[in-house]
Amino acid sequence: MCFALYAASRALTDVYRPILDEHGLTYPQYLVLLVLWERDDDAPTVSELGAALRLDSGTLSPLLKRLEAAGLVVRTRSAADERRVEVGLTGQGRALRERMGDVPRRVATATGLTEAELVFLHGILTRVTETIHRQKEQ
Amino acid sequence: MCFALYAASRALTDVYRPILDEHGLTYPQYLVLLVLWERDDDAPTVSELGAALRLDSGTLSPLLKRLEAAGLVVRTRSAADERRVEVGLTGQGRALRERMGDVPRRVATATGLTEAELVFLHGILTRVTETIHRQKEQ
DNA sequence: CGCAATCAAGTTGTGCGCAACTTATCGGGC
DNA sequence: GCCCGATAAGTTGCGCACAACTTGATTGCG
Repeated sequence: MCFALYAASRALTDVYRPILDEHGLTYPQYLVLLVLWERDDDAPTVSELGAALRLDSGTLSPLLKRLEAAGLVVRTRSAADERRVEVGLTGQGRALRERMGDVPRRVATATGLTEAELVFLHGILTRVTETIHRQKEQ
Repeated sequence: MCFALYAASRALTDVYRPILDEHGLTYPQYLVLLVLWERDDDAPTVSELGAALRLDSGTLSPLLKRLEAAGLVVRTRSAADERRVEVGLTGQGRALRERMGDVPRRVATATGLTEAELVFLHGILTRVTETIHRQKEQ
């Protein structure tokens, strides 16, 4: 089962790769943008992004630097708390949202699963993830 | 669904990490050993290992070097075809098999899923992986 | 036979993912 | 007001993954 999960995860990023490559993005970078698009004009901090994606600053800091260099994102020190860095979208970052609107459907098609199977799989995987993380916090 | 798969895969390696760490292994290294244990006194080539795990030589070459440095594996140029390198187990590598016999059960428990759910999940994930790879070859 | 195309493994470079550590800021107790 | 523990982000180091390339061996076609 465990190898199946590992293999499926890598196979899926194989599907994403050529699609995201059209926009010069990697899969983790795309995930960050998905979070930002959802919370537009909210500008989460690096920690909040990390909580949403379960990634730490060691992964996010360089990734966000690359997104900033690509002109999709801006990082600004919070005025209220100088420790925090807020991550906001640029106009270019917002514009990308529409151009990538069809990505989820293209990927879903490539999996060859039915809508019902996708929903079921989502449920069971989310449950596994949460079970594991709940155990870790104890 | 896609983030769920990505997150679940990483959560599962979080479960493996402390367990494998007791033996000084990483998860991909453990997967290589699983293949070798299954095919004992067969000594697959690097390519055959790659086909089994869907990893290329760029990933496997340095990984196998580390397993060799740990004394678990030996790499030998094939006499019949000097291009090939056969990967065999050392005595120490074989001995590790027994000591790690309980690993799968410990991990399965940590997922919090029932036996039936694990079987079902395995089936659906394997199908996704194969669907994706079949499409790529066309 | 000779040589061009193919193939196996390894190398290089980039980007995660995570542990361990560093730096700078913040907040609470005295 | 000051210090001490906690917190946020960043840095360093290591091990995958994967693309692109290199090196050396092999195969097959003329």
